[in-house]
Amino acid sequence: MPTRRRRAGGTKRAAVLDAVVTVLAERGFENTRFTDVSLASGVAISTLQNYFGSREDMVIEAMEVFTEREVAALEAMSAAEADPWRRLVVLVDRSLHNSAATRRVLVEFWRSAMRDDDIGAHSAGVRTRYREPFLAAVREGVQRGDFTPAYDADTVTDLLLSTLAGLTIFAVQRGPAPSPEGLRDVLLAELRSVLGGKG
Amino acid sequence: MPTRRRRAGGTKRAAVLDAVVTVLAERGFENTRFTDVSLASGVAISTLQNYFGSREDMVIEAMEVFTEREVAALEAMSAAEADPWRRLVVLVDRSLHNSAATRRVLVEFWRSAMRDDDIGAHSAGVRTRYREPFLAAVREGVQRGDFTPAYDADTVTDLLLSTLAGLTIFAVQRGPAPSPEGLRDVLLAELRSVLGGKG
Amino acid sequence: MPTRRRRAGGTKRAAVLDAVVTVLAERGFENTRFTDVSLASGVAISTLQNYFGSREDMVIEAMEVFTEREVAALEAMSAAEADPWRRLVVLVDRSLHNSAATRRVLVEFWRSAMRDDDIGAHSAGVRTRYREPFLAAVREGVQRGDFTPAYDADTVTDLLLSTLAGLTIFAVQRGPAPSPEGLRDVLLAELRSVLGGKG
Amino acid sequence: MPTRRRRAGGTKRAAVLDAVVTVLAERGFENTRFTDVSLASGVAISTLQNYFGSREDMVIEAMEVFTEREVAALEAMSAAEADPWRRLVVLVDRSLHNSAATRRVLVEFWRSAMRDDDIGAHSAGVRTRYREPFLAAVREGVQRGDFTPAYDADTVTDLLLSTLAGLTIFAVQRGPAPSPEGLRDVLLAELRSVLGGKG
DNA sequence: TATGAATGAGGCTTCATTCAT
DNA sequence: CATGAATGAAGCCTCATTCAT
Repeated sequence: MPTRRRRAGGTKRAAVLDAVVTVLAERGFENTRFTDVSLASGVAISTLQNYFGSREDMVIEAMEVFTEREVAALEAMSAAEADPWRRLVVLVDRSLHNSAATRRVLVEFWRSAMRDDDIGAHSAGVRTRYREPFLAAVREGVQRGDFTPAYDADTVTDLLLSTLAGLTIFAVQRGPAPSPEGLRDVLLAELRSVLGGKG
Repeated sequence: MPTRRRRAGGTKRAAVLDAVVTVLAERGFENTRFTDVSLASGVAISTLQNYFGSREDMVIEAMEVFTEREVAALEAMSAAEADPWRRLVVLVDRSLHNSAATRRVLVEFWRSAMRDDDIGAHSAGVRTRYREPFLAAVREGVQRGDFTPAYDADTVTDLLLSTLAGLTIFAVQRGPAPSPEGLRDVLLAELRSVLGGKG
Repeated sequence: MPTRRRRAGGTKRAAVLDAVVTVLAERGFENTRFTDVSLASGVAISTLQNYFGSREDMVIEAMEVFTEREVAALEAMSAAEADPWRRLVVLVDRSLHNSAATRRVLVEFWRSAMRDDDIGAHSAGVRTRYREPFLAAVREGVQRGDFTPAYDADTVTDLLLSTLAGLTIFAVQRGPAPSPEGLRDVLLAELRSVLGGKG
Repeated sequence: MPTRRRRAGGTKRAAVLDAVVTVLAERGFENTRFTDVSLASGVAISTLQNYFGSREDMVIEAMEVFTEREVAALEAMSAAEADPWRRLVVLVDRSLHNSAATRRVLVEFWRSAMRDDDIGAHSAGVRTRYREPFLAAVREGVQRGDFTPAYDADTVTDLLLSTLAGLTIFAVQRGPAPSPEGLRDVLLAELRSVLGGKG
């Protein structure tokens, strides 16, 4: 019995994974059924099983692909801006303007990583790499003398990422809740203040 | 058609709800089965159905009871400290030192409120009341002249709560992640700096 | 274990049985639950069980009481009219003008008598007694010389009762169906013709 | 939400529907369980669910198929006899000689059509089409001059069908009851008399 | 007698999964 | 590779029922 068959399926595989992500955003981890993905992708259920082996593996792989893509996008974005502070602003803005679907998938991801071993393991790596561009920007700014934070770069980065995660959580709530975009100014001001240096 | 039967059952009801919360923390919303709660509480499955009507209603009610209790505790705690700044510190510390189970339930709660209509509606009220003690402390400090924030009280409060929520998210992740307690100092320092005033 | 406890319950028993009949007309044999009768009668479920022992016994007793009442009414009506032909007309008219609820219960009764042993046994007696007034009228008319049927009284009576039963069946159908009242004239004319004699 | 999935399943579907009818005749609408049909047909319960969606839909479809078949047989039989009167006799005889199982299903059908919306709607159509061959024979006989009834063709037909339905009801009762076959002569004589004309 | 609490039995239903084509 | 047919596992849920008061 193949533990996880990852390489079945041809070109449609990527498209199917997108469909899984869509369903995942809508219905959540446990409620993403083969039927839903079959409907969303136009691919027969048995074919999905050929691709992914089991339902869980399918959803998990979709989460992994999704988060990998997010990380890659962040890295690309990071590489495009030389100035540390402006780079941080760009990275923060990307997070603040995530689509509703993206936010929902992120919440699913955090919540599933708390329970599932596989996702949890993958999540640790993703977290590290997601954190990296932020951390690098802070460090670079310090090195350059742009920032003179009272706390070390790791701490500052963690605090920033926590706030961004919390804003994501609130953004998906129903009813009145602080919008990430609405808190942009104060968030950046505070960040700048924590980083110290010329502002 | 029984919409939602909330008041069936006798003295064991409260104890059962605690058991539900325990299972919920362990297994999550969708995986909290009647069997689990029956085992955890020593009450027959049919009794659970008699109490709550359906599995979902059972879990939802447990979430509601849990969050109500959290809010009530926060309010009590808030009433016990007169000084606005020290009150904020106490409130923040409470959040930072939540038990693992509490954090897991909170994550479940945020995630379920994003999907379920009933939980979502309840969640809106809870959010407002949970926010209230923080907001009141900020406002009171401003009124007293202790705080002179550059941003209005709502904004500052939302930012603080976002960070706390994000820290909760990270605290339940597997693998290396920033610990809420570890970020206490920088968080408080930053909060103090945003609030301005004598520090 | 008491096979069937028939004599529990006080004055409310009769009222409860009426409620059972009402529910029976609405929901049918298998779907007449304790809950329904409890709601319809304002009596607790456990009380119903005290009265009747089991659900089935409750419904069966209600059917028996109902059919007994029907037979008794028929007999009373029969006794009130001396002339055989006019008596037949009265009896036929009673059947043709049954209420919708009565018709539904009758259909339930016929259908249940086809399946359930107890109801079946009771039904045989009811059928005989229900038939009696019709049969007696026919026989009396023959004796008097009012009727000169080509077929014996039993046969004529059975044919008449079959037609009345069939009309009842159609009367409870949804959509277009012959109404018993609408067929009164032809039915009586035909009956008269079968009976022969002065008309 | 799958409203009613009618066309799932392969070649065994028709055979399964026959099994459902058999169980239905034995146990009745509400007591026709998946288990029974599974046993009677040799098909797994989940397969039944795959075919029909739900228990009720399964039984309803079986009823529909059964009644359609009855109607079709009647129509075929009607087409095979040119003479109106002989055609009526053939049609009546068919009804009078129905098998016990057929009669039981018919009673179930009439009774269910009284309660269930879907069956009720279907039943209306069936009733019309079942009536059609009888009605046509009467009309044709009138046109030809074979019949000279004092009542219009619809009325006469309805009366005849009522009697046949009533006989079916009585035929399935336990204990002494008029047998349809035993009433054949008087029924036909009466019918002939109502139709008038050369006899 | 009348009732509410608690429970067991039995059926339906959803889903993932296996298998043959 | 892709699919549809058939199936097994596992949970929910409705009910009648038992028991203590």
